[in-house]
Amino acid sequence: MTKATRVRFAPSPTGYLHIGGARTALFNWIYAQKHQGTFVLRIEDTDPSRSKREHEVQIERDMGWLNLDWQEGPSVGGDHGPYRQSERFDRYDIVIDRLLQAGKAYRCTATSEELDALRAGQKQRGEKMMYDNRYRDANLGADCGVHVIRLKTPLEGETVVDDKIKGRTVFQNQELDDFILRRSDGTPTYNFVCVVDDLGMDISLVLRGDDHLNNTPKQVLLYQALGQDAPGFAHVPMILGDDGKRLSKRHGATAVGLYQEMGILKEALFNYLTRLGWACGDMEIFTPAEVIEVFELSQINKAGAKWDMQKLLWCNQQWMMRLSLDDLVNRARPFINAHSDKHGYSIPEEKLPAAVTTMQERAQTLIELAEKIAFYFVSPENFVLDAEASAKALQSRHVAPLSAYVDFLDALDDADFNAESLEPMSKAWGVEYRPIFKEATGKKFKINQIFFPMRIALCGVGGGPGLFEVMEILGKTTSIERLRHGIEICKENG
RNA sequence: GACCCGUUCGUCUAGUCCGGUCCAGGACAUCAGGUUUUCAUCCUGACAACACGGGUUCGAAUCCCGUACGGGUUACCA
Repeated sequence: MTKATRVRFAPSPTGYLHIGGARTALFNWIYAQKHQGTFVLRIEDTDPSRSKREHEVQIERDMGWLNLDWQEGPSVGGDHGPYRQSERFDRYDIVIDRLLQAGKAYRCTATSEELDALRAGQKQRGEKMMYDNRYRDANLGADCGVHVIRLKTPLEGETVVDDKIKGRTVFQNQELDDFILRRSDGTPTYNFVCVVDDLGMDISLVLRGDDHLNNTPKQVLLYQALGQDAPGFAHVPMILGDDGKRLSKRHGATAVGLYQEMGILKEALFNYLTRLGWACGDMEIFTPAEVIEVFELSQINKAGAKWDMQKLLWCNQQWMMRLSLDDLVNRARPFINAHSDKHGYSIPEEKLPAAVTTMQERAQTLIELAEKIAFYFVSPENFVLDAEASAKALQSRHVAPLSAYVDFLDALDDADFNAESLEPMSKAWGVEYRPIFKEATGKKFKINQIFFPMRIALCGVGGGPGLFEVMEILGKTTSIERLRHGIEICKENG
């Protein structure tokens, strides 16, 4: 009988959820889904000075945003709790006592200063820096005063970690020292609680960042001392900055929440984070369900991967294009509202979907989308024309045809003021206007000649959606207003 | 320093376990074309990599050894 699949994500609440952590959580989640297992969230808050409840809340919020749902954890409960290590201290003490009684652990009264001096000396002599076992066989009793508890590890032999990602890794036991299980202030250390909890929570696979690979043999030794089988291990590589160093704040945004604020879709972040360091053939854009289908731990790359913002943005754009209009509007709404509040304009609800449609495949983030639809709605005094484009495109030779076109628009029925009618009617007007233009200037006229000036006058910039769509959304009054304003600039520009 | 892990286009990667179909495939980025009234999307094409050196072999990106470089760990942090 094989053990039930149980995996865990065990962040320490010392800050926001880092995208590296998010990726580890994500692989755990995928693995749990794939094997119909249980995903446990455990909070590693044994260091009270650095752990904050607000960080825990933030981490849960960010995981929730990414839809990485867990079945057991501090806020949802479960029958392997409690799920905060700070609430499990009594358990740790019981295990310590057991190890002490079995002679597998011992008390050590060496002070930090003493050990610093020891290491300094070792370093100077070019020796390996590690605990020298000075109290290993001293058999100190509980009355020895201030002390730490250390694990009595084997002096020779080797410890093998059969990692599901990195492969078989062998450590010489003489490289491993008698590490501390419980500090002199009575609090337990990471390597100790990690093992006790993974055991207590019936974890079948420890899937974590590869910065823990070197901790693993120590933990394996502890499982052995406790007479228990170790779970499986899989260490995923780190995410790197563009300089090849571990990704950190100086490389840019590392908090999951920041990407949400940037207007990155959760689907895109999930997609990109998964694809970074993992591949399945040519799959680039995929849903969680599609990944679960084909996911293999062994396909995770062994080497670290550099964070590539460009590709994330591309991925985001792909996801934005795939969203239904309703969905996109709803997701963009907070960003759109923030932008309109900040710049003091309002958006008629009935025009919003049409405006968003025109920018759906022209924006890489929700923020960019909000910025790009603003021109439809800003008031005349806030509507600014790109200086360079208007200087170039709005010239006096456009005054006559533009004016004639505006007159034509002005005479149009409101019912015809939509892209579908405007386009053929405008083109027909262009044909009618041809002889008039020829007579006045002796030159040929094609309506295309005024498209670009119109675009600048209507949109303020040289790119954007189809002109007739733009006019439909702007409405007759605003369209004419902006075109007339454009004509004035044509005159000024000479 | 010691130990552990790693190294295929600028970046993410396929291929490596089971050597030949790989003068190395895809994607992002870049550049050039096409489509489009413009931009974006989309399509076509170009550029561009097996870290290095030895071996094993008829044949190596793939197996072995070494070197270089990068990362991680070396705490009474996690």
